[in-house]
Amino acid sequence: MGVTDRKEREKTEMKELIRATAMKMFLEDGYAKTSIRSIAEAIEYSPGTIYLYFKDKDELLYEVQGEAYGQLLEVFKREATSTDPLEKLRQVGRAYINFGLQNPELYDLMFIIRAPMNVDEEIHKANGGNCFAFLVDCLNDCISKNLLRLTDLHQASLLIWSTAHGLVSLNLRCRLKIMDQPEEAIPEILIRSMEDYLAAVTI
Amino acid sequence: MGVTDRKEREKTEMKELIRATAMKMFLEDGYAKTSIRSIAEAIEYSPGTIYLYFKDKDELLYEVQGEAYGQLLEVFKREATSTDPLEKLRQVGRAYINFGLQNPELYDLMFIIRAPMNVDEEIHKANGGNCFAFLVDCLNDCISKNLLRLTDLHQASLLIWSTAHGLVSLNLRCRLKIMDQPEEAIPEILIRSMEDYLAAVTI
DNA sequence: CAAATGTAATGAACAGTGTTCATTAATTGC
DNA sequence: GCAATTAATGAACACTGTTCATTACATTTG
Repeated sequence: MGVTDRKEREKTEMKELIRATAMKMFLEDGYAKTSIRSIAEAIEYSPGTIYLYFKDKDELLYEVQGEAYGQLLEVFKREATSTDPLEKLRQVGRAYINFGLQNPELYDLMFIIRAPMNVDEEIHKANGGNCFAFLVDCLNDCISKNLLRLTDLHQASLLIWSTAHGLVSLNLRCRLKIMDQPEEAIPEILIRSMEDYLAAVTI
Repeated sequence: MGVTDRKEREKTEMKELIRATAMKMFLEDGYAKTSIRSIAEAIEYSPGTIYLYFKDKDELLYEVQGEAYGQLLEVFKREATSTDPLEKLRQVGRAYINFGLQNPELYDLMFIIRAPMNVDEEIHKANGGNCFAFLVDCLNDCISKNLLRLTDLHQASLLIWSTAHGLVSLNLRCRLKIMDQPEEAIPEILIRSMEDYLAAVTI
């Protein structure tokens, strides 16, 4: 049945077109400022069409989230390559913070936005799982070799993630303005803070 | 001029009524889900009236933020009373995390929401400044007595705030679901993580 | 080929949102 | 009592996500 094959293909192509367009627009303008109508206009279809391929705007967010997690994992694999466990951990930290600073809207929809995972947590576990696993692996090396002042693997993972996320998200939400630091100095401050933190918990 | 006095009084009373109602509704339903119309309905006035007292919804947020920061500062003063600098620091950490867990919507509008301070940073500096100053003071005691593995006061303040904020905000946004922990165990995990963190940076 | 079927796309409509502003109501000063 | 000032209104505007009866098209059947 060549016809049903083609139809299937067209369907996935259409879904892909919507997903890619949404990704681009979310990245440029943010999730909240991107409307279904504007996505529809961008692909030259009517608003209703999008609902034939995605249940709602949240489902579009899941998709983009999945891809964003994939990108972050790629960055980890590319940037954190040292064979020294501690240096690798530092590289992960740097990579995470730089990713957040360079892709604010993407970071926002991955880690700050409210929308999803209240409902469907399985999707989120699958999406974010690999990135978190990368950190856990990395930390496992450090802890098993007794290089850190932290002994519980999962607690340590949580802590390091929280610190990095705290630095990035407080900055993205402009909450660091209460410290009088010039805008352009902030990236360096965040990176250096993270490194000082890792140094402090290193034996 | 008794008349102008009374008018002035009525005006501030009205403003206070709106502020207090908004505060209550933000706290219960969150900032996003509370509409100007619903606030107006609650105080039995028309929507337009609110704009005679507040420039826009953001300005209402500033007000509530100010009060929320005040509340957090009160909690700090009440909970962090130890004369031992390190114990006092631990108390601040516990208080901060508990505040976030017990007042999720308030915490949200203080530290996670997007809206304001992109424009007006002075207000925010005044609002959050006192809370941050409390932490800085506390840390200054620790660092000047050489009790911590962190030497730069502002860097240390940033780090500890970021860690606490990371823990709370990742939890409020359900991002900790990728760690398979039962819902009810999380408060304890966050508190214990914070304490382990402080222990790790203590000499 | 023509008619019938199935399906993909539409866009108006619904119930919301923040915000504005001409109109109305009430109060105050003379 | 009347004019002037001020306060409150609520309809209107331009949006939002979402639904659904209707239309247009492609495919299958007779």
